[in-house]
Amino acid sequence: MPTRAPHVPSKLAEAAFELFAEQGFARVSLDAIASNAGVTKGSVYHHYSSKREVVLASCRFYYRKWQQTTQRQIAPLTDPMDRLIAVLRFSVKTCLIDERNRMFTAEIMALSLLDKDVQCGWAQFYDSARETYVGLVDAIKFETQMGPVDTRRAVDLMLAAMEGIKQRASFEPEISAPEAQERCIEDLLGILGFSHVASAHNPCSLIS
Amino acid sequence: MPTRAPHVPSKLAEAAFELFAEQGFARVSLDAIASNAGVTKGSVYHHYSSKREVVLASCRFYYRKWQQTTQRQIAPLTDPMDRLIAVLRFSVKTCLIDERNRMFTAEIMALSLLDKDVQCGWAQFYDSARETYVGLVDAIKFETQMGPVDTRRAVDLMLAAMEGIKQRASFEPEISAPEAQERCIEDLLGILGFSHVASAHNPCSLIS
DNA sequence: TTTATACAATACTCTCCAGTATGCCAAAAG
DNA sequence: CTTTTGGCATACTGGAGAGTATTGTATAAA
Repeated sequence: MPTRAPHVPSKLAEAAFELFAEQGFARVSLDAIASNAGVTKGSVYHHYSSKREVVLASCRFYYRKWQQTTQRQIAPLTDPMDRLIAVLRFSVKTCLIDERNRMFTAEIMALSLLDKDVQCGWAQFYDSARETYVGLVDAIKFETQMGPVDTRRAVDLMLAAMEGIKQRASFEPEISAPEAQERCIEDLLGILGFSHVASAHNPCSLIS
Repeated sequence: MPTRAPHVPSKLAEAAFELFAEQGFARVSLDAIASNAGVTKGSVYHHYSSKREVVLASCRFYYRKWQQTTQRQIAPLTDPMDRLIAVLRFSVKTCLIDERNRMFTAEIMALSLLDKDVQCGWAQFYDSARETYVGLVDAIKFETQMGPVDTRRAVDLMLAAMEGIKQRASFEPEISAPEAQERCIEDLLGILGFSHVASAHNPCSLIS
């Protein structure tokens, strides 16, 4: 059983992700992916049976990378609120700055309406992300006795807003400015029921 | 100047929208669009110079339709809060139920990262939608002296959450249930600073 | 009636790309 | 050392679809 090159499949998945995140699924050929991974199409079909399988592999690569990076943000921190804010800050920054990330998720959203496996993969990913946030918020609630009544519902709404903010960043680049990033974090904390830790200026606060 | 058929271009735009909203831009051929409009590809190229132009026309068709339908929701109502809730209810319902709407907007999002004209068109559409909501919220503020401090910011956040909810509906169909729709409306009203008009159970309310 | 023109259909080209068939080579098994 | 086998490259096929060239036809103007 000869094994020369180290893990061609994962190299292909990464190369595919990079290209997909720049041009979308339809515009990238398997030749381009193979070339970007330093191989040819022949070996792509040794590891994956179709382009669709390559797409699914690139999704799994993206999900794994996201989870790893997120865990790395949390790891060094112990205070629950610090941990939540660190993850939020990192997520918002990614949403607003990283155009490749926006492209890739937008493509997944479009494709998931036609492909049940893509849809299922994203659903699992979303689920794990939600549980991460629920854990962070519940930790704060336990410590401070403050927070949203229904944690899961608040997290869902916050994540929805974050996805929407990501979309807006695509066509209103001005919201990628650093101040705008902090405002986003305030807004998201507000949705989670932590408007007190953010600035006093908050769209949720009433006039009178 | 012979003018036989009534408005072939707009018929093409609508036919294109219908197919794009089912299969996405890339999977629909001009032959299919022409056939769906009752003509052939030859006349498509009489009215549009390329497939890209057809895509842009289908976007304009979608934007116009949305604005017309939204105005029709507001027209018969006079009370500001009723008007806001009517638009919200209609928008949420569309987001959660209408899979074609989700598909089309998802495709626009993906394409707008590669095509500046598509991006610009969506930006204008978003802008007009935002101004509609700002007008509705400001009317309520004027009448009741209650509402968000920064209307525009609150509306932006609310619209972001709505886009995110639309996305979630794609892979979590259970949130399309009628009760879930009402919860969504509550949540969005909460973001706009009108949590008092919604139910007392609200993820924004604090425990203590 | 004739001519010009806008509009539409048919038939074609040309390119791109997913998928396949085959051959080569290196390492492990015997 | 030979044979087998897994990993990868080269070369090819077939189909789909964007765009074009040509022809036909109905209407408006002259």
